[in-house]
Amino acid sequence: MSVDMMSAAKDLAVLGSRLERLTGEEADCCVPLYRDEAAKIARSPRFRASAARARALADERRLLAVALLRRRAELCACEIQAGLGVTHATVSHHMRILTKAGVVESERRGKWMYYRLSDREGGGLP
Amino acid sequence: MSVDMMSAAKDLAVLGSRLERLTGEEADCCVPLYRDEAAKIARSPRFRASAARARALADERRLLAVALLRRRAELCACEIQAGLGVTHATVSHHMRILTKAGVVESERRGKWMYYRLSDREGGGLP
DNA sequence: TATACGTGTAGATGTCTGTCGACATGATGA
DNA sequence: TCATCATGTCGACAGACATCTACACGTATA
Repeated sequence: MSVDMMSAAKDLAVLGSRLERLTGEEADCCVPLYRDEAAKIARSPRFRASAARARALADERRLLAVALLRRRAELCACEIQAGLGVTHATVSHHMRILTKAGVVESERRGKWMYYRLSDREGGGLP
Repeated sequence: MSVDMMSAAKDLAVLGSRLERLTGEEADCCVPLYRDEAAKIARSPRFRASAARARALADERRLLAVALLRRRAELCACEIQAGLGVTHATVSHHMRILTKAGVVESERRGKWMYYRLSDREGGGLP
C-alpha cells in the first residue's frame, strides 16, 4: 500500500468518526452511505444529461447564442458569428457543443447552416 | 492601423456583405444589428445572473452537491465531503462558488457549517 | 486557558477548454 | 469542370479552473 493510499485511508477514517459524532450513529463508517448515494445519482442518465447541458451552457458565448435563438427562432452560422464577435471556427466549435448537449438543432439548407433551439428547450434562461 | 486590425476590419466587411445577401437588405452593414442586440442581452442583469448560475452548475461535483442537497434539505461540509470524495479544501472551494452564485445558502452552527439550497432553487435539475 | 477539532484560505500545479489560423469539405454558379 | 463561398475540422497556444498540501481561524471541551 502506497503512502498516498495510507493517507487517503486515514483521512477516510477520520471523516467516518466525524460523521459518527455528527449523526450519533454507531455505524462502522458513515462515509459509504453518502458516497454510495452520490455515486448512484452520478450514474443516473438524468444526472448525466443535466451535467452535459449545464456544461454546455456554462460558457457565456454559448449562453448568448441560446439567448439570441430564443428571440429569432432560427439563425444561420454567420448571424451567430456577428452576434458573438468571434471567428467562424469558434462559432462552429460552440454550436457543436450545444448540439451534442441537445440544446440546439441544426439543419443545412444549401450553403447555409441554420440553428434553432431544441424542442424541449422551453424554459430556463433569458 | 495594425495588420490585425486591418484583418479584423476586412473580416467584418466580408461578414456584412454575407448578411446582406442573406437578408436581402441594403443596409451598410448588418453586423452591428446582431452585435448590438447581443451586447444588449449580455449586459442585462438577468443574463449575467443566469451566466453565473450556469457557470456554477457546470462542474459535475458541484452539480452532485446540489443533487444531494435536493434530497437532504441540509448537509454539513463533512457530509458533502463524503459524498464528493474530495478534500475538505475542495469542498469549501465548490460551496463558495455555489454560494456566490446564489444557488446555496450556508449557516454556521458551532463548529459545523451547514449548507442548503437557496429558496429560489425550486426546479431545474435532478 | 490550552488543546483538539471543523472549516476557510493561500499558493502551487496539472488539466481542461476557448480561441485562432490554416486547411478540408460540400454546395452553388459561370 | 473550375472558381467561389459558407462552414466544418485540425493543431497549437494561452488562460481558466479544479485539486491538493500547508497553514490560519474560530469554536468547543478538558
